[in-house]
Amino acid sequence: MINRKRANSQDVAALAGVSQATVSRAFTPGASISAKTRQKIEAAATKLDYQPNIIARSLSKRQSKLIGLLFTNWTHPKAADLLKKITEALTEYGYKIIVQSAASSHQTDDALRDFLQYQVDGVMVFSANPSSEVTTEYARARTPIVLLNRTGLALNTSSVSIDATAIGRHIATSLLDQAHRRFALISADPESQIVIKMTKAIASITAEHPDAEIISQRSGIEGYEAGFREIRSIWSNPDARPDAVICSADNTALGILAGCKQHLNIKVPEDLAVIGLGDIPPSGWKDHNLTTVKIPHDEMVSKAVETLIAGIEDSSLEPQAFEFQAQLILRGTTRPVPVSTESPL
Amino acid sequence: MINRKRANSQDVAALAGVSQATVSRAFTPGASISAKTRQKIEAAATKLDYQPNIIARSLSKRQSKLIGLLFTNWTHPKAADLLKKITEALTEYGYKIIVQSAASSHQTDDALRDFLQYQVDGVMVFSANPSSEVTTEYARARTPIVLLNRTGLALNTSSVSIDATAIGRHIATSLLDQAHRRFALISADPESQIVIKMTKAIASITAEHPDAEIISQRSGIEGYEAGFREIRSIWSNPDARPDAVICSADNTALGILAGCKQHLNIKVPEDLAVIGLGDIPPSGWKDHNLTTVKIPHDEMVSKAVETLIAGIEDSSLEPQAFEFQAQLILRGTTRPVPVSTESPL
DNA sequence: ACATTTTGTGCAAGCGTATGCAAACTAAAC
DNA sequence: GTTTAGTTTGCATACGCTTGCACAAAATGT
Repeated sequence: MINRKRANSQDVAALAGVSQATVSRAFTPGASISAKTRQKIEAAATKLDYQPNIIARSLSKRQSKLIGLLFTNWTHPKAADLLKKITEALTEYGYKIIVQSAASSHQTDDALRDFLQYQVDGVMVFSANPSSEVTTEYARARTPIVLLNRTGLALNTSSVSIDATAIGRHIATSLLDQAHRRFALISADPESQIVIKMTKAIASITAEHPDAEIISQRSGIEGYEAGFREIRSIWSNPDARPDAVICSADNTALGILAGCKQHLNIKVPEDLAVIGLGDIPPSGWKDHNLTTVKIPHDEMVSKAVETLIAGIEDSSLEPQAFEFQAQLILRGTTRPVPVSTESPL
Repeated sequence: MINRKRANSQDVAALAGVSQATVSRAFTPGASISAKTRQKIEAAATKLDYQPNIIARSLSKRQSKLIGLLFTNWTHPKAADLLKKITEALTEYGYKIIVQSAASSHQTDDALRDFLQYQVDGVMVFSANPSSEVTTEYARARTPIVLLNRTGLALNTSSVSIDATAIGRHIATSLLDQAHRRFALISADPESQIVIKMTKAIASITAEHPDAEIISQRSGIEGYEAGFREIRSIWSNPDARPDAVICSADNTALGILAGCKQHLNIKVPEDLAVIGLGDIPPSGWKDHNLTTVKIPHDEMVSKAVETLIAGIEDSSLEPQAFEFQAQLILRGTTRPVPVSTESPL
């Protein structure tokens, strides 16, 4: 018990009466070793509380079995779920995850370089865009990067996101079907490719429709409280009131809903439709019943992980961009769909 | 660009015309090196895109600058916040975090052993109790463990949690002050020390009070939906209806609230008081306005991190247990406090 | 019994860095 | 110009493991 130093393979070898190399083989899955000596070694190992030093193994094998996970958007309602899913999926494949948090894009790059120092076998980035300098460094090091929740812009990186154009068109046509015409768009980050694409898609639909239009567009609105405040400001100009608000997040939409009820006396969905994005649990709760968009996060994570692993195992693989279909969930905050046997799309 | 192999300190040394050792010193903060050669080396390093290999450094220095973070309770409403805070705080101290997820206690132990293989300098565990075998292994390896959100039971581990007894007493007396007498207790995990302690504290208060009692106690209830369903069952027996429900989580309390409104027509707080735990954002939203308990997560994380770092830097330090005071936030789901100039405590 | 193939094991050279020690150099003191 | 003290640098070894190669042992065939 006063035994300070951790036992290493030499100690085990000495105790088991074999060479150090043999001990190593005993702990290497498909290595050539007889059952008898393996047993001897295992006995010695448990007696000494020996566990292979993975740091040393990594150095020797030139692969760390470490994946860097860079997380920026911690306020994302599914942040914890995503992390869990990512962690568990990668663990399945025998990798460990080393996480970092980054706020600015500058930090993003630094964090990614840190990962490289730790000899990660691959990196997954959630909701951020690395600079092209860093991605080329990664390409040179033959270390794959997968971007989750970003569309495929960056060089040398794979990406997994939703098909923002499709869902944008879908939302717009659905609203038009329900006789909404004047759309307000509320988003958190105006730079987000997903927001940009959705906006474009919605605009392209309204352009085709004579009396429909996007009457206002606001960004930097994030969270319940912000939504609660914002709807007041939106409603303050009687000449430019929308009859539908499309939010880039459910939280915000729920805040808007509360604002409508609380101090504006706006009837939803009669006077105003509200659409969120993300389908967080409270949106489904009876007292909110928010129409929103369900994002197939689980499938996206699985795909991102698969892509990353594939890239690690075959370094000649070209980066790929994947887009998943999101699903519009019609609930109580948009006018009921006209009854019909066919769905519009 | 076709340059495959990552440059190492030898390559840099060759290019800069110095020895490998000198390159190493150039990248070691307070090492003895002249400004001139440092510059030469830095030039060579940037030319070769050299970054020190931290895996090799770890092996050589016998410390990995890695902290293991074991996460179990991903559904905790603050899970993402906690992770972020932990990650950032440890990064401040120059450590990187390697995360694992564990469901069962068996997995907990395995994960902790994995951490040991990765030569982590310390481990933080959120909402789980490692077995004493593992904690003694850690003690032997002189690797500190800090338990977050658990009270100090386990051997050889520090812990940081809330003072469950105090907040339990506080809730009970507050309810009594507001003329509530028949308490129902709802919890997710009946094994949780925090739940157990709170229950005991509440019981000790009701015991002192002639007409107060805990009339029911249910566990395994987790989340909004579960609360929504559970209140129905609680209310079904007219002889044993509580006039206050104390929940181990805000989510559940909000579900109960919705259940009261929706299909039971129970008036809150007149007929029934509802108290949550955790003070998640929706609890503060106007349409819920839940009385709950605010837990000082930020302070707790800071303390946990400090304790861990301290334990790493001074391995002779004895494990310590810390308890933080939680704060009862009286909102609309408990009867208004009788007006008085003094607060009861 | 011997030749031949098939394991099983040991030897030794890495993997990329840190660091104690001694040598070499520089600057200061006489 | 010599001695002395102080800085820099290089040499060599260590960290704990993997793995190609060669050799020994066992298994198979004749």
